[in-house]
Amino acid sequence: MNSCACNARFSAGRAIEAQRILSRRLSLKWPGGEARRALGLDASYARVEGVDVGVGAAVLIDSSTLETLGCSLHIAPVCVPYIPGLLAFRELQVMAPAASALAPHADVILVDGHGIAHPRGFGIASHVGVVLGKPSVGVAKRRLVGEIAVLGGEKVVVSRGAPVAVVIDRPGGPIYVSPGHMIDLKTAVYVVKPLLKHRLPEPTRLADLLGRIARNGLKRQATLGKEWIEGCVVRASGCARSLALRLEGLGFSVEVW
DNA sequence: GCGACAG
DNA sequence: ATCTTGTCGC
Repeated sequence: MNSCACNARFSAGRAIEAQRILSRRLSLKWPGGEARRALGLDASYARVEGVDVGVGAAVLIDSSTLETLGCSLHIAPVCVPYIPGLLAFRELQVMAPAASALAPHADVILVDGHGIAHPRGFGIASHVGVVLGKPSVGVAKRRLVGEIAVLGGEKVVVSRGAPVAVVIDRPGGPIYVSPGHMIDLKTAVYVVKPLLKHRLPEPTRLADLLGRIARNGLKRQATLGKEWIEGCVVRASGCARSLALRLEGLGFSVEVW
């Protein structure tokens, strides 16, 4: 049974068309300067009283010290299904609101999923980059398109005759790094490497952790109060200087600085 | 028609 | 992504 809180139903055809249109705004040119602050984005889900609830999480990290500078959560019902190639339409429902407040302070955005290593060259990382007007990088744990090849001693993913992602072997498994928006493959790898402490880069890893902790709280019917949110953030990254909470329709989001 | 298929 | 028991290893 597919319980959905929306009125309109999702159209894969229109979504694909939207990707084709949005992809015309794609740029693979790095604006220049250093990537001092990186924002990591991730989404997790839970079934609450029959409805799919999405938890979007964002964590802003200082690239040189790996210190957490800020966090944000957005929780809301999600009715868009997951379809390979159309991931962004599901995750962006909660990811974009969670990212909005912190994105202006980030030099680059890291997203859980692919960038141009996608059937239409427009994965979720590219989508996020174009929508937020920021440089973005996709960091995925599994391959979606293309074949593995070795170029100059470097393991890459080749799709449509071009290298679209670099494969970095990590303890626990490989990660696929691909340009999202306003960045090239080489720079994307250059930006991600200093952030690697565990299998996934810190921004994305902590966003995943933060979102998972919040989701577990939802499942326990926890009180969605200030202390609860603060607990999530403290447990995920150890940071909680100040906190702002605002209600948005059925869902809500919080920001911690 | 058959296999592949981010999270 | 999420569900889900026991099990292997530090």
